[in-house]
Amino acid sequence: MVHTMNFNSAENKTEVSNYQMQQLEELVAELFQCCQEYLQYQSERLGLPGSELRCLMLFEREHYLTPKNIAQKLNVVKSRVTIIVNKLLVKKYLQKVQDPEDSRVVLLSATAEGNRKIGEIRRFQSYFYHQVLCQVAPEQRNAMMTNLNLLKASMESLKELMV
Amino acid sequence: MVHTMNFNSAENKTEVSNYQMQQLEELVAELFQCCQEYLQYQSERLGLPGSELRCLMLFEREHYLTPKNIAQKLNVVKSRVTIIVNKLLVKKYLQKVQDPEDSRVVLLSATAEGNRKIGEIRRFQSYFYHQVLCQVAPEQRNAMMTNLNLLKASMESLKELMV
DNA sequence: GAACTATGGTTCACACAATGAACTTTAATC
DNA sequence: GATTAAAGTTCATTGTGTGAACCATAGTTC
Repeated sequence: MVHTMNFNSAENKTEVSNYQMQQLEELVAELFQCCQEYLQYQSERLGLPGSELRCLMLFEREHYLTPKNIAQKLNVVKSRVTIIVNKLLVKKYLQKVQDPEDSRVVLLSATAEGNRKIGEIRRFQSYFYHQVLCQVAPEQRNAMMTNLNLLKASMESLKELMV
Repeated sequence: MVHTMNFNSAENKTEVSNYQMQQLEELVAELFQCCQEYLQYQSERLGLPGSELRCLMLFEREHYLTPKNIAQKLNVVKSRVTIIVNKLLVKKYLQKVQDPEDSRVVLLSATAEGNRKIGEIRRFQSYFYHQVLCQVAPEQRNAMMTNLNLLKASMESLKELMV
């Protein structure tokens, strides 16, 4: 029996210290803020809005994608994908190909310009995460990743409560 | 001499493993996604858009705030604050008071309804972070926080490169 | 094979987040 | 008293996202 988040009852008073809770809340908020600022900087530097950038980067791995595929991977509705893809078509980073199998579907692929841009974005992102790791002592890196994973798993397990 | 992020040159090939870099990139992206989903759930459950929620919560600590104060704390421009505050005024969570010292400034404070809402939000957030900590073994919690802090510090130190 | 149903995409209207320039009112300064 | 500075508001614009209505085309059923 799955019960949704019932935050109003004050049950479940286990041995979690209030201090730690507040600490965690602050830390996550600050980390989130860092990510946001990084993403904004990335968009400015690369001259591409976040959604278009994310969409284009899907073509780093896959050669052909349909709007439906993209919607699933980006976790947005189809109509949003139409908009994003149209912008990328105008910018000549993507091109349309008709699917010979089914004339309803639109196949999309990166142009040469698009692939050049993908490379540019890849280098930007790699550089950033490289720099992040450089700030951390080599012997601490593994521990950091492990603990990050722990938090991720913990937060993801709560998704079931968020109905 | 501060130099901006120069991600196109492939210098600085220190001993950072590509595997770790990719791992970190993925982890941060997933963690960021978790936060976003949590925030969206929070807004839906509490029936208040994110910006209004964040704005209202500033009054948990402070009794009076001016639009200028709020803009600084929320890290947005003044005109954005006007919009957010107007919505909160209509919803009767905030009220305007004229500053007797300087008739240009608008003092804002939470109404009784506003304070009730603040309490509701507080309970929601505390419950969430409580649950997160509950997923982690007590003896691992401190290590997790320490490493989270490490990542945060590392990312924040890169803000200087982001000009 | 005509009629219905399902699927892939697009269009449109809307809500929310955020910026920047122009403007109003009031305070401070010279 | 005239100029400058500060606090807020208004307006136009960009970007992110949803959901409903709609248009094709592909499958399915009688």
